[in-house]
Amino acid sequence: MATGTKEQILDAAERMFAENGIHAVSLRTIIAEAEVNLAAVHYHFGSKDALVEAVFERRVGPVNEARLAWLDRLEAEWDGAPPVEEVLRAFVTPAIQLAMDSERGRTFMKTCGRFYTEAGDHLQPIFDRLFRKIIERYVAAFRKACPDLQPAELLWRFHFTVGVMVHTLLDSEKLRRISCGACDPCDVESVVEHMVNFAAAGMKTPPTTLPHKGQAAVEPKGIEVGVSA
Amino acid sequence: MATGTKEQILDAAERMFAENGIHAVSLRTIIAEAEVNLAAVHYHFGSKDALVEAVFERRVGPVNEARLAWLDRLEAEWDGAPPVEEVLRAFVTPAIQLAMDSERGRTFMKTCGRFYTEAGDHLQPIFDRLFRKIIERYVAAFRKACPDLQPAELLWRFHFTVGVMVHTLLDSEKLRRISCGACDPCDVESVVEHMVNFAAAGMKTPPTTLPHKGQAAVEPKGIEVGVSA
DNA sequence: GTATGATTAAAACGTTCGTTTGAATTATCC
DNA sequence: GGATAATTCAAACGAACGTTTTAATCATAC
Repeated sequence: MATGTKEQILDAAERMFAENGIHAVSLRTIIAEAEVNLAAVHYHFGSKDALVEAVFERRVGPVNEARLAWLDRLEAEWDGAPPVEEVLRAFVTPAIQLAMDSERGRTFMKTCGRFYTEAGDHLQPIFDRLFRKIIERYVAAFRKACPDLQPAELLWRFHFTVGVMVHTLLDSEKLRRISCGACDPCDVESVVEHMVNFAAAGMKTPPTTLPHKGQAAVEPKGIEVGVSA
Repeated sequence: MATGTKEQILDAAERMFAENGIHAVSLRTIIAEAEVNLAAVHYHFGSKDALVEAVFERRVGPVNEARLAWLDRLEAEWDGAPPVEEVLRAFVTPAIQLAMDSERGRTFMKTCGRFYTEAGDHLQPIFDRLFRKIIERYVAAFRKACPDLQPAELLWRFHFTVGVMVHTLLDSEKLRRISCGACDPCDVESVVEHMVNFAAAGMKTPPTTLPHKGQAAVEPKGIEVGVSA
């Protein structure tokens, strides 16, 4: 590995970001890990922000392309409406695979989680640009797979599914510790199947009923807008 | 609001942490927001790390106490083995309630998510100390509610449930944007019921079957080729 | 009113940050 | 082999960081 300076910097940054978060890692820490000169960062990337963006885009691009290609295959195979389990598998597997495949992928996925939570100001547009198509395509696929679900509830469940995945990518080492090794977050197939099983059940469960308790139950603020369609 | 300097600092820090992350916020930003003197931070808290810890503990304590008290009530009511929906409701409601109740609670929950993801080095012990009892009690309750589930699979599903909750607490504004307002993350009861419904279905779904244990159902390199499953 | 302790204010501490500079080094092509 | 570009290097830049210090202010009891 580490054929060129640029890749050395990317690798080191990815590693350090995963361990300590983005804002907590300085360029000097990175160049020490990469064993390159400080100015090389600005020579190759221009700024720290640009480096952060480059670290992110290097890996998330292929993952999302794999997701889209997989969904294409599914829709061809299932005549445009694959079942929810298949859609879920297509959605989570590329990320989990990259996350667990190698040490490098594992550390990157933690970095990816950092982006997702630390991205406040300038990272948000990048994030949106890279994920908009994924969201559009997969929400549409879930809609076809769960036609009886109202749009708002489907979005909630998609949101929950993303939460399951992000949390698994970001923090499964904690699970290994809690389970004393019984749960192996590096067993890709096992993780995927557990996730798909869990999320598919959540996706397919009957619509949520809001109990009208004594308190103000359902305030229809905003719900009407998107649901009527 | 803002009766004393100490509370002003805590409030401002909570607000800024939620918006920008912990490491990204400087004390000078906080004291500017709080409209107090820089030295007041060290006078009242001793250091930035101590301030971070104080911000965290001020709110997470009551939430976890409410969780435990709720679970106590449930176990008394259901003869020691409340159903999974009730356990889930007890687990998520205090946090969601705090998160959505007020603007202050909402920002804090984002801060809480920051802690959860940014906590790398010195915050981890604090986090463990505050959450160990919660984990023990609730895992035990879930075990009783889902007696047919193998321990490892139950922990996976608990892990997924935490993911659903954390992601909802941390990032539901994104859902509101995606849904064009159809999903209102501030409607506590609605959020809770959607979450409980989703997670309960995942908890109660039949055990996960691993299709071909030992041989790869998902081809190792198969991001491009992984259709054969 | 004055003394005492608690709190706030302003200024500076040394350190580290991201960035820039200009020379030294290495690779590339004629 | 020398000219030219690409890359690396050591050093320094100004700014911002967390922290400390010292004096000023405030409240309260005598």
